[in-house]
Amino acid sequence: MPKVTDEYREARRHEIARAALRLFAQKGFQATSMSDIIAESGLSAGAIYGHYKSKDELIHKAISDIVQFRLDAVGSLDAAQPLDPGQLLRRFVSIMSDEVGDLGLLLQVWAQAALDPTSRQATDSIGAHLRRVFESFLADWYVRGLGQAEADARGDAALFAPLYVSLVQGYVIQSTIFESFDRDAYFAAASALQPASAVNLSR
Amino acid sequence: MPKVTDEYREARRHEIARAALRLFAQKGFQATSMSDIIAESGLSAGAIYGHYKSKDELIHKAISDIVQFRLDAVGSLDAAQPLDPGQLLRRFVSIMSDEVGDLGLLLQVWAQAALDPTSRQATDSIGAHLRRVFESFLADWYVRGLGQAEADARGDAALFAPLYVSLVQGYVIQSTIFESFDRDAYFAAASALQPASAVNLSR
DNA sequence: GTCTATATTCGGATAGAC
DNA sequence: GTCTATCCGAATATAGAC
Repeated sequence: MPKVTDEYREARRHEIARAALRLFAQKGFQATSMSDIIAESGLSAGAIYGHYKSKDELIHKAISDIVQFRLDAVGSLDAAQPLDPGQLLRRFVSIMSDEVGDLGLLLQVWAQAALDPTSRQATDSIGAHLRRVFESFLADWYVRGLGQAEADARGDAALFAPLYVSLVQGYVIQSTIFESFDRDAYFAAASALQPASAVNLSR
Repeated sequence: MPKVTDEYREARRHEIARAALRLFAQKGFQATSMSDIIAESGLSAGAIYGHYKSKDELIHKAISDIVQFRLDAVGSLDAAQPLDPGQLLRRFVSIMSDEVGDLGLLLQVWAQAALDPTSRQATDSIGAHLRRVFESFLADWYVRGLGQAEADARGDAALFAPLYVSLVQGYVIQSTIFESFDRDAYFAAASALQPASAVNLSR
């Protein structure tokens, strides 16, 4: 019996969160007022507060939705053939853009995570997940793409994964706030960047 | 005659901005109230507003101070011997930490830059500067460290500089919001990462 | 220039009808 | 569940004395 209403409630909550996210991307979390969200959603104060007991709860829901988007983006990468790191980056960023919408949102989320432990926990878990995914893709590439030995590949992948996470984060920052950012050159450079140990030091 | 008072005024403005920066790092720009700043600075409302006509002006001054810190950090890198990219990164981040204090501030600044064109202009200019500095250090390393030809080195340096900017930005993000971030491993990985063209393709 | 006190606006949240 | 109307606290900025 409560089945239908629960689904309805959840859909409504999500709808409100989507409206809020559009505003958060434009104005940031704090500068977005509840009145803004009320106007954007087309609902009323009472309706919003019927679904969220405070603005903070709404912010946290919004952030957890973004984290979910990013997890979906990670998940929808398929590993059919080994991807070189630049290709991997390009595909991941592209899917992530589709899921998140405005990548500038992530800058708001990171800033929030620096301030608020609850948000930090959410972003921390996606960070760890992302690192593991890069590890597994990189290991695959080092073995099947570069012909490295399995054990070396795993070690290198674990070492370099945090750098590739940085390349994603840097892409997000630079594409959002640097006017003259050249996306294609960025991915081309990432493709040309290789671990020295894979080339010189594999023993 | 106005000389002394001008210096005094500027010192006072800076002092207020420093107090504000401590709070901005803890609470972000918006969530920091003028009352907070008044308390932190030990001054009064009247005193603050005697030096800044609005909170926005104070925020912009604070951001421009941070940009200045970062420019100083870049400037104090000396180029006596060529530095491998990992070392370069380590030294730059270390100096930047000293100058800026809390690196978490940069997350606030980037979030602000995504929202506000005035702040974006400031961060854009430091970004461009940082990219040029990395270019020149990388070119030096490719030539003197790896023995590349001058022209190739310049080309590679221009290509890869944005990636190293990302490695700085990623370091800032991950060290701020990922609990388990391993700084030493990060720099070690950066040292081991080399352009493929420098090793394989130099023609 | 700096202080205390205060005016005024604004934003988050609630009450009660439907 | 949703709406309208409203309360209350907070935050920015100013006034005026010193």
